[in-house]
Amino acid sequence: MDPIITRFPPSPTGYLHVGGARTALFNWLYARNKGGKFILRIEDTDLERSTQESVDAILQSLEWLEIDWDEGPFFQSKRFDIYRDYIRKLVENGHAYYCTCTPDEIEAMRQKAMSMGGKPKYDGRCREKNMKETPNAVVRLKAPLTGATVLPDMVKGNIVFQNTELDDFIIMRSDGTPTYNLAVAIDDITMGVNTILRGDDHVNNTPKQMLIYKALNQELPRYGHVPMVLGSDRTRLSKRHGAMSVTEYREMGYLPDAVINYLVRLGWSFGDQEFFTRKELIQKFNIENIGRSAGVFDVNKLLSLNGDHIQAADPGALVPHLLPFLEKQGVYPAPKEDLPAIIRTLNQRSKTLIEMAEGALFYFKDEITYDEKAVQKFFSAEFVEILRPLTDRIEALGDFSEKNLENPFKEMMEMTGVKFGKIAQPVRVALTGGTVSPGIFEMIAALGKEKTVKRLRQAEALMLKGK
RNA sequence: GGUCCCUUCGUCUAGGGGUUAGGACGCUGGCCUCUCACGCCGGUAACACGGGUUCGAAUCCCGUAGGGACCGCCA
Repeated sequence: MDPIITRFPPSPTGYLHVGGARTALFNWLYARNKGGKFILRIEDTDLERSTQESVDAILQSLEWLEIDWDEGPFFQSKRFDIYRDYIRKLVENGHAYYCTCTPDEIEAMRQKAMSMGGKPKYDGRCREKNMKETPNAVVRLKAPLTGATVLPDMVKGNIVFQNTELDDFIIMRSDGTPTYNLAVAIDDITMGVNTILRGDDHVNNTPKQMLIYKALNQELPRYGHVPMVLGSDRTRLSKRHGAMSVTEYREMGYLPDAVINYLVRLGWSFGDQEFFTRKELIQKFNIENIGRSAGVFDVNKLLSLNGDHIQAADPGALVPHLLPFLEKQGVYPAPKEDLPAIIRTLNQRSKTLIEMAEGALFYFKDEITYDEKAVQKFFSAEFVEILRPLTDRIEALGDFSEKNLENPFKEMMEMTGVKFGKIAQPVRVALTGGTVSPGIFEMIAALGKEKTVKRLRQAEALMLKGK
């Protein structure tokens, strides 16, 4: 078989939402899995609603998700000449015709048909008039009046449409621009696209596009219509269901790998496996395992998966992802800071990068802010008897490794008979200002001797002062 | 309303004639423990309904109900 060529054709009328991202992902994964090509095409034939900002937003989102394209982005608005050629061809070979009916007349037609219990269709009154091109005329495709169009769908199986359900739909508007169905078909034909994975909201459009292929005597692409992503109330995903745009998930501290893992797994499965690396996704993705029913977007599961990806990621690789969130908190780590070491203390306890950044703040702050209650509870003058010698021992340590840091604590426990917990908690408050943090030893190792000793001494002073 | 699609725990799903109907998220009991987490062990909870076919149906067929998508000179 010829190399697989897929595409993603967003229309730039807004940001990239998660449903669109999933469609892009399916096409991209399939192309990558098959060693084929993935094309990006911007469907901006609606000059009114298309904006450059949307184009930029969509491109940025795809780049963030690390979905790369082999060709494009192509813009339909720059291809009007091509469409016009094909439209002319269709008129010449008798598969399309000019129609001068006005929108008002069409509307009246629909009303009448509806009131008589029929379908709101164009009645074909210009169909056999053989009109020449005139200003303000539209072009309609001459759809077959009988028979059926069968869509052999890779996901849903054969879907049969009676041709009597179809009408002579418009392929060129009165202003000379092509309509969606025409532009899509012509683009896919001229770009060699042979595999189309898209939302099943397009199912009813497909016979129209197939008719265009047929009128042009072109080989059909293979279609696969994937079920929709729904909101928690099982209706089409929309703003009231919460965050929809890919960008929002980036800002909320999600990892692109987690987002693609979640999105693909919503509607596709590979046995019981839930966690997939990007590489695995490419290796394992197939069309057979795409589900048939619509899925509800569940942020909770995404969140859980994000935690899994944070945990599984190499700490060094996480640094560039984390940095923006630290900066948002006003922290600009010095080059000498060992970020991977710090991340290692936090990746087991962070579901998002925001959480991780918040959890990391204490490492960088020059002035630690103490939690009032924690100080009340754990800082006492008596504790200085333990804290001072402990600090001395920590300061004297040559090997500041996690393992070696256990020794000063052990010694203090042996000397005083005080349980570990009673020592660790005040130290934790002294070092972080609060009662929640990574494990004592890993935290101290990541903090470094200088900051550790400084903070312990400062706490000591506070304890002596009577808080 | 018409056309098309869909229906396994609350959610995502595995399974597809004989299973104690499996996993994950959530919720929950416990263990681990220096806090919070992680981790581990356990629990909760599903084949929409009705008819067939069959020795046997969640699985195949037909209905019903429910849900969704689309019916533009939007994409």
